[in-house]
Amino acid sequence: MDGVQGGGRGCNNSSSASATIENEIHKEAEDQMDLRRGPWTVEEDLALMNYIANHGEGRWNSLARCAGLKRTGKSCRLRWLNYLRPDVRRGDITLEEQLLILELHSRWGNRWSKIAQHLPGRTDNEIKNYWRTRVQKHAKQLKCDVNSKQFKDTMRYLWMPRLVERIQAAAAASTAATNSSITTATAAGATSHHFNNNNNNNTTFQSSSGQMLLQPSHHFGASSHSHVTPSYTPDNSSTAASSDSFGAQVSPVSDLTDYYTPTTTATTTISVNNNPTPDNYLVQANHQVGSYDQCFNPGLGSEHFQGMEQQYNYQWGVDVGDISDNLWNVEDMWFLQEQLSNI
DNA sequence: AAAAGTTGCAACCGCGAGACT
DNA sequence: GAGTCTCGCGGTTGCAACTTT
Repeated sequence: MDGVQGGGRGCNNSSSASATIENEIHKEAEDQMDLRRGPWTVEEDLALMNYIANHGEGRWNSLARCAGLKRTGKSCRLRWLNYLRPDVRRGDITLEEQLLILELHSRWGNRWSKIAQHLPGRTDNEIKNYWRTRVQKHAKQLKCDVNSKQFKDTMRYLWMPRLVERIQAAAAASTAATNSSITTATAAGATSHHFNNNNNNNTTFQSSSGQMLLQPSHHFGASSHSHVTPSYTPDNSSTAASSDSFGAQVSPVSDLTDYYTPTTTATTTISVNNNPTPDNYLVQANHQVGSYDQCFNPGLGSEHFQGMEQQYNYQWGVDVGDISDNLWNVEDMWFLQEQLSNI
């Protein structure tokens, strides 16, 4: 998966030249074979899925031919990995995922596939798109380069701590609301606290008229014509404050419009199931959720964040609380820490 | 209501690495 | 060892959907 490691790109000019010639030859061949490009149709998706179900994936060029698809192997692979694969997650990037993306990007930069490895079900393409559309947008709003120290500091000392706070707040609210039922379920050993609520066999769509529709997990039927529409119906609401595209609930506290108040004693105890099964994403019993300081910057105090925020409000003339997305929904802090501890 | 502008994301492209012949 | 094939990565583009004017 990690094919390009360490300065691989651009270090071999001779092979680069031959690769370019090869690609052009390949392209001509593609044109002669009348290969299709552009959006996939339902029929193509079905053909690809059926073929892979029967023969497995890999050898994409021959797979494309054998499946009767007038597509390049590359195109088939991409379609499968980014869209048709059963374990692909769809829907909004959760708070925990956002935090993880920010943290991992600060470590590894644009190593999207490597970052994606730590976000189960998310594709490198999706993470890349998230970064470009959301994070880079924020950098633009702050009128600074996404790679600048100012922006990186803003992320690390303002947005990420705030994300942690919101995760804590949501976890606390969720715990309070469901404490009794969780206790019952824990006794039965049956509470599966999934961080993903979009990956069920049946997925709820919201039609343009607001009608809720049940769809199989693989996205067909969202459109009556043969052209495949995007995998989910975008939420009509521009604020998207109440639900994501699959009807998953988005916390009303997810908007970072509240003014940041440093948390010095924010330690939330989540009392839920402790299931050793790795497949189940269960919040660990009595898991202590610390502040962002404790997670990533044990040496920094909350006064540091406060100073940072004041500095940026002054320097950029922007309330950092207003520049964040309002599309975030809320899951478990445990997921994040679990992921980071495995890295 | 319509035109113009913006956004989000699926898909494509070029390239490099490794496997295979 | 050289040539070819396949895979996978990161960057970019095209366009539908959405928002603003």
